[in-house]
Amino acid sequence: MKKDKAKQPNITEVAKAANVSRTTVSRAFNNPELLAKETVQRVLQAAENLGYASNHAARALRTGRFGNIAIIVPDIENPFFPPVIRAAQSRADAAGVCVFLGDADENAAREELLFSKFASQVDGIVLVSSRMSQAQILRCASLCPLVLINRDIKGLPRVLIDSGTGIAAAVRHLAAEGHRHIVYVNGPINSWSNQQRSESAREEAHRCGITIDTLSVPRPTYAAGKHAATLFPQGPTAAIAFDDLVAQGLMAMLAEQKIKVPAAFSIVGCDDVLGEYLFPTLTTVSSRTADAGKSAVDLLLNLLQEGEMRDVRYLLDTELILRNSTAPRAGS
Amino acid sequence: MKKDKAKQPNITEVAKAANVSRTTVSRAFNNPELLAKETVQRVLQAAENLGYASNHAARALRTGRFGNIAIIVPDIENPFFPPVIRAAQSRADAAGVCVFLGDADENAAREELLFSKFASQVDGIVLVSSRMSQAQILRCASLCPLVLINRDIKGLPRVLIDSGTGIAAAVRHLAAEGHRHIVYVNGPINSWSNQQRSESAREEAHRCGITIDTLSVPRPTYAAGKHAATLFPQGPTAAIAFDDLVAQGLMAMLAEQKIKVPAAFSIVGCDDVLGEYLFPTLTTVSSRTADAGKSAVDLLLNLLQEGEMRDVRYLLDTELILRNSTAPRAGS
DNA sequence: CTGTTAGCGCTTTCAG
DNA sequence: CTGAAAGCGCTAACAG
Repeated sequence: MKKDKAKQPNITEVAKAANVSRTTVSRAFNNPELLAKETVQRVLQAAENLGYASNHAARALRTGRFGNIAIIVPDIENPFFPPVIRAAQSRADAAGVCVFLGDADENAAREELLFSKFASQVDGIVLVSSRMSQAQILRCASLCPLVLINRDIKGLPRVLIDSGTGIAAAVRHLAAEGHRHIVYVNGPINSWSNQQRSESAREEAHRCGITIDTLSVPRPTYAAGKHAATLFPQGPTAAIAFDDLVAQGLMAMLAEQKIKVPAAFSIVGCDDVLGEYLFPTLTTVSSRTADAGKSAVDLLLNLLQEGEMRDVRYLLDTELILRNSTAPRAGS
Repeated sequence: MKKDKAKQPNITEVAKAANVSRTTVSRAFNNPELLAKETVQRVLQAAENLGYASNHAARALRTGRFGNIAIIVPDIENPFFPPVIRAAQSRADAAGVCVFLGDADENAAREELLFSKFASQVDGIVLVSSRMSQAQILRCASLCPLVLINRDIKGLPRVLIDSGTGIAAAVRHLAAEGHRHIVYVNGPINSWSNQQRSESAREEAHRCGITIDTLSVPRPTYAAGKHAATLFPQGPTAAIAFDDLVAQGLMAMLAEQKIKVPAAFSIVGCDDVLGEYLFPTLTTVSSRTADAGKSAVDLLLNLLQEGEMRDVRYLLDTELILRNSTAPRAGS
């Protein structure tokens, strides 16, 4: 039925149609200011008529630049990443750049493989929450310009979402609501994000003069959150979770235990990935995921333009989003 | 600090290192069976030493094939799509093909633009739940081979998730649980998916001899679901929602109205995007999103191999996933 | 302002 | 089994 891809007209045919040389056609698109206005018009018209579209491969071969970038994430299905991807894609698109997507499946080896496959056909790569070792990342960096998101390696350009500011605000909020004893439920112990969050929570609790306990779960999941809720020590009247998924797990278990949120217990999440879709809606820390994606692509494109990858460290602070899972301490 | 992308070694340097011609190097990678085993070994070794990676652009220019495909979705942040993308990417990756991602932002014009940008640098494109008109899609199809997901256009290869089978199973399940009167909450009226679902629900309800009402919401969102719950007629003891998001909205509103799910009212969702993350967990219809992504890429790759796009219509049926939002009718 | 020429890195006949 | 030569479509000197 349908035939194969129709052969696209090339620069030579456009040149013939417009009665100019191939160079002129090329210039009409890339350096129109070097040409007579009238000529540019004629060429563009001819191209339009023939349905001409420049051949990316040939251009890339000639110029050494691809007009493409790639973004690699650990797991597209983790709701944290789609907003990053979306913003990155949109930003790249605005700059006329196409985006390859790689899903590393939470696997460092696969991630490195993807990177090297992309490296030969893009100008730069955005690595989001990379699971690779620092050594692997440095190896990658020597292969192709890259920008990191949520990974702090000196010497490489990186965009970091500092959830610390938002978590601190959460602690202050709970203190103001009369809570004197709270608990922080850790995420992956060696993740940069969790370090920011737990430290921030601890420091701010001290500053507010309230007690803080911590609890660890192996992976930041809904199930882990449910489990964590069974481990709560006696005393706390509020909890801050590493992320929204864990927070949701906590809420589910409290519901099973007939402990009312927020009347009897307050919960704060982080990353704002579950939006308002819980009942009660979740007080959480904004994660600026879209900003991170946008900034990373901007940074990458700028650095590529300048022709050198500098040691840039771009910190995005966060804020507390008040919803209905927090309330004054019962009887306070 | 970091320099620009290091210049990759090319085929000529490998040839020199291995003491063979460039042709031989090329063959060592693409047609090793034409060469002496020993030669292949030597070339591969030399390539390895130099860190050689073939230049995609040059290959594409020469062969006319890119080794890339693109996938375009209306909105990456809609949880329906990430599993499709993930499966597609994984499948393509296994075939050594890289994947461009386009987010059309629910906008047909943007979608067509993305398509034409991709068309010049990929071998084929997967269009998921396209928002374009049939005319637009046909125009696209003449530009570049494509496979549709959840769009039924005769003459184009397409993969369709038939949620009808799962919805029918849901109706039978509710009937078996003693419900005599149910309601179906519509999604977008002119969407192929909603047509499948509503028809299926109606037919199966008749077959089971139970009453079914329908209700419409403008867009399938959480908010719309909450609103819909306020519009329930008297009588029904169970509802089937167009998708999980709407179902979640229904549950939230019922919770506010102190109507217990599932004890007093049963809810069924569709698409299984919220997994087990609700309380109570949601009985829903599986959506085979991953299968759809995988099948679409398989189909695309096969058709490209054959060199012609045939009229293929691939239907994926679905099933009911029993969780905790459905129960026997109170007092039945 | 416009054209001529050369060549990016690769694969593919065609000859050995 | 291996090599020489040509050329994919484009852009970037270099001349006019």
